Amino acid sequence: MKKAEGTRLNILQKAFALIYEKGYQTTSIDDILATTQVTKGAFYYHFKNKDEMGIAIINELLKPILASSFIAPLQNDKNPVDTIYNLIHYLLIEDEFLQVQHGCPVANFTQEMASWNKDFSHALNEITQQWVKTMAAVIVKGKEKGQIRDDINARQVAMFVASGYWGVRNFAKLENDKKVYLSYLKELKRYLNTLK
Amino acid sequence: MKKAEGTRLNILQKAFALIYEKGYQTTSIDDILATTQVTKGAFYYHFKNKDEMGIAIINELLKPILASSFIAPLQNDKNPVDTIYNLIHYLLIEDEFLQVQHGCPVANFTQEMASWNKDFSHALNEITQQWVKTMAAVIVKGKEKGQIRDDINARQVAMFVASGYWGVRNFAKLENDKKVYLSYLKELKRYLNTLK
DNA sequence: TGCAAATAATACCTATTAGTATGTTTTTAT
DNA sequence: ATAAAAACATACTAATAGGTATTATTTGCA
Repeated sequence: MKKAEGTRLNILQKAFALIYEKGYQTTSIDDILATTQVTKGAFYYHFKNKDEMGIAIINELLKPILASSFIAPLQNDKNPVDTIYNLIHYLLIEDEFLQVQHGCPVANFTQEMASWNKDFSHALNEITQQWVKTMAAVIVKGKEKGQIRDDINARQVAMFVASGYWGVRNFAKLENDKKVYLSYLKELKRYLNTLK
Repeated sequence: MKKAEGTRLNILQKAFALIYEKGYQTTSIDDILATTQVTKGAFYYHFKNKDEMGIAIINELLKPILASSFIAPLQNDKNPVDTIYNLIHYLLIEDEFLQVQHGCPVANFTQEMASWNKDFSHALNEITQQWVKTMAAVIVKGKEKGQIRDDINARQVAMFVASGYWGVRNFAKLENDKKVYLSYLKELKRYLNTLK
């Protein structure tokens, strides 16, 4: 990796961490410069403006994270119920990047930016839809294998699960307590079993 | 109502509308002054600072809204499944204040403020817990009446439903389309029926 | 090696931010 | 009616925001 690309990536990563903690609007360029030890000249060499950096974070960091942590675990051949439950369990309990007090980065970005920056909402919608789509595909496969009832609407279930995930992240953020997750997971398991 | 209380309320209401649209951090005092036609002197006579106004919005506006729109509809004697479904349907489809492109004000506030202002998160948690608690009570009642299965954990279900509600609000915000709600509601109905 | 292009550093600018100081007008109570 | 208190108005401040202009330093390559 060239040195220049290193600074670019450094900016993206540190900025992402800051934004995940503090929110996009309240993370200033100067904040980012302070934690990256990068100067303003370097920053604006790599990014036209703050929003362009935000989009880059979504496309170059969030997208891969989603692919590896949210989507890849769905690609196995167990039954959908276990696969989906295990994924959500992993995301809520085990994943060491996602912090209870900061919620879900994708949801945070959405809440903050969706209604007034089309580039942001477009990029976010893209990665979200991919998650839902993959989850739906898993369920369809399960239907074919007879692991899931015929009358189940796969996409509808996927959306329902994804919504619950986002919501419980917000809930736990409010209480700043992982216990909320345990309660949620129990009900999720019960719910998923009704798909059989 | 005294005139002074009128200006105070005016500030709270207009500020709330602005914050619901644009977010708390990005709504400046000057924004609020411009839309209320109130001067800075008047503003700071009524509120010590911006955050105190934020807390006042939560306690004096959000709380009553929650009580009337989220909690009161739960106080009837139909069965929990219909009661809860109708509530969520009302909130997502019929309520004319909540806008699809702006999500849920409580969730917005939570996402933006919870992790770095304890007063905010405390006030928000209070109203949220009240909603969940009431929903749980409805389910408990249903269990007693034999409308809900015995092995159902009332609080767990209430949390699950509330999470889904918050999550789907965020989802629809991203797509800026109420269609998402319809899909969600179908699955919610199916889920709620598994409680019987 | 040298020089052009890529990368980075510094100093600055204007707008906006939350908040204050100080004054003026309204209300209220007597 | 009047004085005191409540309510509001105006002008300001210091800090911070995102962004730019200009200059300096590296880097790749002929």
